[in-house]
Amino acid sequence: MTEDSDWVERFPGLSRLDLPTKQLLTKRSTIVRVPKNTMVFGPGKSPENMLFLLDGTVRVQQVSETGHQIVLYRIEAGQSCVLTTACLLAYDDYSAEGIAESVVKAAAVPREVFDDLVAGSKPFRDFVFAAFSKRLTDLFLMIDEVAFQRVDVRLADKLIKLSSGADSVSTTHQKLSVELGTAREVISRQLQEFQRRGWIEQARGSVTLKDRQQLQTLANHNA
Amino acid sequence: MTEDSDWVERFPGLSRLDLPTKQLLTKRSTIVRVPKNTMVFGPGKSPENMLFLLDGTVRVQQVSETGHQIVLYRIEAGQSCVLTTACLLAYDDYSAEGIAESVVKAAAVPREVFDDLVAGSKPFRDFVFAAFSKRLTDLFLMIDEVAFQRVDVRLADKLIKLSSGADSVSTTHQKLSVELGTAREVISRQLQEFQRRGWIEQARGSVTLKDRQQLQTLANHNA
DNA sequence: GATGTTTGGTGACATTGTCACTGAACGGTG
DNA sequence: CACCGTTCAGTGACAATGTCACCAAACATC
Repeated sequence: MTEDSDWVERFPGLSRLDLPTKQLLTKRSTIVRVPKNTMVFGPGKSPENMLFLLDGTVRVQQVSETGHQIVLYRIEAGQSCVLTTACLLAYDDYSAEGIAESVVKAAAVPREVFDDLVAGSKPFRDFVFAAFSKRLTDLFLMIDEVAFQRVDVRLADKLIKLSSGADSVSTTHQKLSVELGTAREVISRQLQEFQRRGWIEQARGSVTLKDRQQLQTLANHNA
Repeated sequence: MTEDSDWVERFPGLSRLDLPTKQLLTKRSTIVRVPKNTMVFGPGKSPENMLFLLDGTVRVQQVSETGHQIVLYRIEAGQSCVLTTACLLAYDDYSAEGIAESVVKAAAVPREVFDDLVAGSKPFRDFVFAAFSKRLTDLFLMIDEVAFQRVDVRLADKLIKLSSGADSVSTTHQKLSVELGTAREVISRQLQEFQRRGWIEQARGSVTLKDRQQLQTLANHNA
């Protein structure tokens, strides 16, 4: 692990900044550590600062008025909470919350500093707008998936993504149902079918991928 | 209709700008008119300019790889295409398109001018970020609806919204199905049920609202 | 009137969501 | 270890929605 003081260099989108801007960011930010399963932001918890994630991931999910839950997206290391933060600050009738999925290390930048940077640095503007754009297009894709994609296809895709190349995924049927915005029973049935086909093995609280190729083929069934 | 040259004043979010900024916007923008049913932006059609809508509405919808369609949102007079534009410029694998639903009059602002404004004017930054935030929260709500809300509730809501207070809505079952991202047959069945209850009357290409109160009650069924 | 297109209706069936349960697996505790 | 409460998963019946293959009426055009 490198020094935290040069965190700006580790952001692909921020490396283009000119030196004074980098120094401003470094000087005016503080490194914070957030324990696992902490709510980073959420109803009644508007953060004072914009976070730039150095380590760990933040899961952004929504609790519907009907009590249902769905995972909207994740903020990974190298990305910032800016848009989510800004968004939630502006409209307090939101229902989304951000939860640290692991220990999270982040650089906290005060809002005034953020505003100054947007005003003063074109590369920083580009970074912010690129992040916004990516988030919007991702949400477009997500709407498309939720509305039109079959559950088995989405589940296969999610299993592969969550595995990150590992052999097994530590999760429950309940958690998987929240990932896809469906019901636990649906996940149970689909996983049974996958198991029947020999694509996975199940244990309490974990799914082992036995045939990643077949899962991938199903996940690619876009048409 | 007032003079087009003072369009900035007619934007609630832009009225706070200082005089030089307003003058810059006015001077460096051109008023454009777009015929009904024109594609304002879309695959292979990245606009050169940021549009600020003075009149009319732009419908933003998505064509899925499966051939399904869904309306994402509308840009009304007083709002700007900025985010959609920026978003689609950045990621060309998008599938969203913007279509003028009526004759649209808009102020076109070149990208460089837009960037200068963001850099130089705090009120303008606030306008832009507020627009982004609103869009994101709206998309969050939409995901929630698509994933968890019943079709009858969503249809009742959509009929009321599309009516804009008028007695009837000129649309087809097919178009309504795209609004909700469902199938035409589903719309046909739901409308039949509404008609059976005396809430609406149907004619080819139009739906007449007979009992707005009942529809509203159903639409409010959030839990 | 003949023809083609758009719009809407219908039945059969597949998929997904909901509800009310059941029991197994796990983590305590005495 | 036995006991107990909690979490996790399985099941069947049924409702809601999506898909498919049609059909028929309304409309536009010639």
